[in-house]
Amino acid sequence: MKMEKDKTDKKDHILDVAERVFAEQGYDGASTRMISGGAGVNMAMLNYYFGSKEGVFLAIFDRRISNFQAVLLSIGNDESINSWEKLDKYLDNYIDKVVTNSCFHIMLNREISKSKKTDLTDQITDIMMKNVNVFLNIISEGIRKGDFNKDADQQLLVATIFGTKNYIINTPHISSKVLGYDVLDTDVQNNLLKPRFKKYMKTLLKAYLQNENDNNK
Amino acid sequence: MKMEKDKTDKKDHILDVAERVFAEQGYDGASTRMISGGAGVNMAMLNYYFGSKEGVFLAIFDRRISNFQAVLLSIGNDESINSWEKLDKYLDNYIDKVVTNSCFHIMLNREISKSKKTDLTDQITDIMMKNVNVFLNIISEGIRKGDFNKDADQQLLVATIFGTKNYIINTPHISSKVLGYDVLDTDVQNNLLKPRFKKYMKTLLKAYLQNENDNNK
DNA sequence: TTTTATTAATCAATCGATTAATTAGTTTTG
DNA sequence: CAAAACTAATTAATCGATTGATTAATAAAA
Repeated sequence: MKMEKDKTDKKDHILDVAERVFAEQGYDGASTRMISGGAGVNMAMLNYYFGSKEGVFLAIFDRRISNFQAVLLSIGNDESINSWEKLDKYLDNYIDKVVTNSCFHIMLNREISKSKKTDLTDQITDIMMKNVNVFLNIISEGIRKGDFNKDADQQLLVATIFGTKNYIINTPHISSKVLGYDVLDTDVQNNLLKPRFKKYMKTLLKAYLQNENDNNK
Repeated sequence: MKMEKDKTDKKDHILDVAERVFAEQGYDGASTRMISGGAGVNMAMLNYYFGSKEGVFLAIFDRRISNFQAVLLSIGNDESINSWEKLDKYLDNYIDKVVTNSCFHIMLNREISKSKKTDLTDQITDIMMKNVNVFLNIISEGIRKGDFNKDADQQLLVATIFGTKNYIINTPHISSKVLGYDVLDTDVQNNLLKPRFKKYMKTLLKAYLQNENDNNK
């Protein structure tokens, strides 16, 4: 048997670099020469390992999504906690993940933001809809149980949750100027951005979803 | 003097097509042959009129932004109305414009969502920051005057306003699935999306910015 | 006639992908 | 155990296609 460890490490390293280059330059803007050059491997290795440029792109996906979605799904299905607690847990986990893997989500959202439908946009849409549906279920369940305001616009609330996240992560040049610090800096993300973002999002949702009569929750 | 009318019409037509192609394919994904072919003109005309591919891109900008930003700025500087009314007017005008010119904003946001800084990202950042600053001024003024909750996170509110818009407009495949109708369809935009979006945004902001003691505004 | 607009043909550069040749690593065989 | 045989990994060179841009020639307009 061959040295499986080294090979996996090497493939992982290539995907790390590719993820960053795709985020920096976009899928079309990134060339296989940039990626292979950045990873310090021969260009032909990309095709040897992943078949094609698109194969590299999809391999980055496989590496990130499965575990992530499983966690969110388990929160949505947890019957031991109420709707408000589900919302809290969902936000905590979601914000942690997307901020930490910002390169991946920049890459992801750039490729879905083409108005033209392609196989790739369809695939990305399916992936993202899973996270959206978990969130929608939490909200609709909360409304059904009377925990949340029944007049809330669930669908546009989705746009606010994921849109606010996208704005911070996917347009880092703007959000960094607005917020006053570099949102792509790891230390900033962990010490400043994540706690601030979580607190804000929960406050915002509480203000909007709270029933009008029970003002002191 | 030459027939200025026809020439302007032709240039405008090219920019119309280019705007759509850039939105569909992204800047790198769109070729000058797609644009010239779609507009029914010789490829060399693009360089003759606009100098280069990037020249076409920037020409699309010039056509859209100046008038738009002037309107928003005048709302921000209007001293005859209070903060809540400013917020309302800003949202009405902003949502109308960005939904109507969705192709432009898809194109715009795709190119700013590269983590790598370039001349182009800097230019787009400057343009977008103007709209952001008008909004920030309205919020901070409202807080200063005591109209809005002083504990509000102004900067993250920016992320919510523009992020929610981006989510609906820039990821149309997802938002169309979530909302249940095609957000790129003109009729849908005017009859369903715009009024719904405006109402939601105002309700959301009211819930978040309202001072805790005055519940009946 | 002079300026402006438009065309077809072509430029060098770069793209993703493939090739054939070579090295490294593992397994088989005498 | 070591030589041979085989498989996997890696390289440099190159493929045809496409990219944005330019040219020189022509047509239209002033």
